[in-house]
Amino acid sequence: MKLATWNVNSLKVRLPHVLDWLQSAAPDVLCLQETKMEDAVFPAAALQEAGYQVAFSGQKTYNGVAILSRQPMTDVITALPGLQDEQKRLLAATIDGVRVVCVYIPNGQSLDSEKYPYKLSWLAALTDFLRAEMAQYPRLALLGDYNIAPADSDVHDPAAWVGQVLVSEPERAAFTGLLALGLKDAFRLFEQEDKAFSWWDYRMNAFRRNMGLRIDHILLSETLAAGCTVCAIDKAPRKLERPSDHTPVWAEIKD
DNA sequence: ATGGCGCGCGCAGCGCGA
Repeated sequence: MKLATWNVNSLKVRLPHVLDWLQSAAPDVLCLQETKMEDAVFPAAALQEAGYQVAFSGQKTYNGVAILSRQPMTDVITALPGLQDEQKRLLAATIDGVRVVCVYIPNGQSLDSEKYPYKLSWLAALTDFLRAEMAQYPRLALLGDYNIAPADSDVHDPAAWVGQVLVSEPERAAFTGLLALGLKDAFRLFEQEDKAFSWWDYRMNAFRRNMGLRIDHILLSETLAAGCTVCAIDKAPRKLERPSDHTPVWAEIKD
């Protein structure tokens, strides 16, 4: 099973890139974030024609998540239990016995923003949710835009990022808290090149200069991690015209 | 690494992302 995640920064703009990538990369499951569209205008037909079933939870302008899957999805959940939140940031579905959880974790904006405690509360609620889900589903994958660079090796210039959102100690502690549930960072199960990132700012030629962050992740329960044969970042879509600022991350799990 | 880009909204220029 090939699982992937991609923050597309508007599915309306990026639909051609998504369709191309489904064709070339042929994932079994693709989790999308920042679809930025209401459910009424979700391009379900085009994706179904490409061979994928769709689940989605969106809103106007901001946020929005979707799961595209070759196989049927059951037990779909579109909100975090126990969190008062009108923002569409979570979608979970069971696919071939795998519990797939797609997340767009809040950015936090800055350490002194009111969005920062919202981010930490959201992470706490996610952790509680996953603890319960993992008890029910030993085969669980958490994919998405975490808006957390877990270690300095995930940051192009760690010194420049000290004290910034995405790298702060409480955020990294929340990420470690997810690992403490028994989840494994699929990317770090394998030897990887240095300076491997999943996001680059649109400004300052950041992609060309590889000034990026690794903030899009695939965490796997131990059962899935044991069967994971590869995890990689596909930089190709970031080189296209009008790219998303994020690029896909994918992992393959043998049966 | 903070103005600098790209998106949505809506028709000017701002909020937001990371």
